[in-house]
Amino acid sequence: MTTYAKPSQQSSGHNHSECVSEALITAEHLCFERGVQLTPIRHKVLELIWESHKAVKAYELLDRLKPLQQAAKPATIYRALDFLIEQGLIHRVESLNAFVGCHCSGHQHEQLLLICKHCQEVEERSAKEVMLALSDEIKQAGFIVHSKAIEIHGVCSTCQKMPGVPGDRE
Amino acid sequence: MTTYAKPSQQSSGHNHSECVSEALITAEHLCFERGVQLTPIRHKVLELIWESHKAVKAYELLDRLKPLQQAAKPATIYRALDFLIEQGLIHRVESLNAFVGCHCSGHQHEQLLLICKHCQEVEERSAKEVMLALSDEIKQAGFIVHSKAIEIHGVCSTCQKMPGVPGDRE
DNA sequence: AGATTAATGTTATAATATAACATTAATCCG
DNA sequence: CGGATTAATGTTATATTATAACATTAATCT
Ligand SMILES: [Zn+2]
Ligand SMILES: [Zn+2]
Ligand SMILES: [Zn+2]
Ligand SMILES: [Zn+2]
Repeated sequence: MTTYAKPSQQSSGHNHSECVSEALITAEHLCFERGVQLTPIRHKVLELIWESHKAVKAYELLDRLKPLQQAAKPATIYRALDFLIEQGLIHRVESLNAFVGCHCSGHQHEQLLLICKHCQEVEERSAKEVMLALSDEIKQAGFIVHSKAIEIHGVCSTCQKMPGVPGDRE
Repeated sequence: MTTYAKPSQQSSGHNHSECVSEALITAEHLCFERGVQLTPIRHKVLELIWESHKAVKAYELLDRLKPLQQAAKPATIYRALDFLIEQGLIHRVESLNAFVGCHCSGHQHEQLLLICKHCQEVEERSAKEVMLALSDEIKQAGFIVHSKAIEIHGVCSTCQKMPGVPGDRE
């Protein structure tokens, strides 16, 4: 039995289908305004990433795309991912070699990712104070920033409440 | 003493051979105190990582280790790396799939890495203010931390001064 | 010495990612 | 419109990064 068909809808108790359709509509909008093409493949990949709030792997996406796109190959996925990242529609989670939908779908914004090792969900936070302190630190170092990755691994508040899921390392 | 490769000694103008021998002595000390074995292979891999302040790839290390360790295979390197990371003697740079020597060689400390795309050198900073703000943000999110990765890509102050190396994206 | 654990050797393969070139589709411009 | 140009996708091959599984050797313990 395929288990990835219906990913957990638990995500902090919100209505995820609304959450997804919002993300897709926003993406369509942004791409239109920017005069870039959210082609069917790119759109589908974005939709697949948004199936849950978990970080998803490139080859997992490939497996899911294949039934819908006969010709799908690694390059198909990686090109779509490149595009989506460029447009700020998804984030690459460096510490997982995986990808996650971006909530604040604009261009090139700061990001703090809270990654749960229990449920694999990724929460994105703007973390203004952190970013401020960070800018300061970087300025002090005389460094010119191109991109930032702030990735925190641990156990999310939801999973902490579940029985048999201690917050400490196993 | 082996001295092939001759990696760039530029690193912020410091005496890097002293820098390395210090790191190695500290490592030997720590391992002894902890009752863990800094075996010849592990020691050599650590030394190879410390050849420069650049992040170095696993298979690059493998290539450099082979002449000295006939039997070296991927597993040889990855096991040594696992050990060194566990002991807090090196950091894994998630966004590069690479490894870099740790200055503040203790156990499991916070880290902010400034990664230069021009010279590939990685500067580690304790960034107290950032870490404080970060702890706060994480607490607010009700998240339990296991590990943090803060990786900033850009151009270091040294490279900014060099001709033909603009700070902006190429 | 014999048992136990830790480290390394060895072979194979999994998982992630890109290069290079061919083909098709979209857009531009006269 | 029709040819030129650019953008997107198809296709094949391969590079890069990482782990699994089991055998052997070395270190440590009693
Ligand atoms: Zn949602
Ligand atoms: Zn969770
Ligand atoms: Zn140095
Ligand atoms: Zn530099």
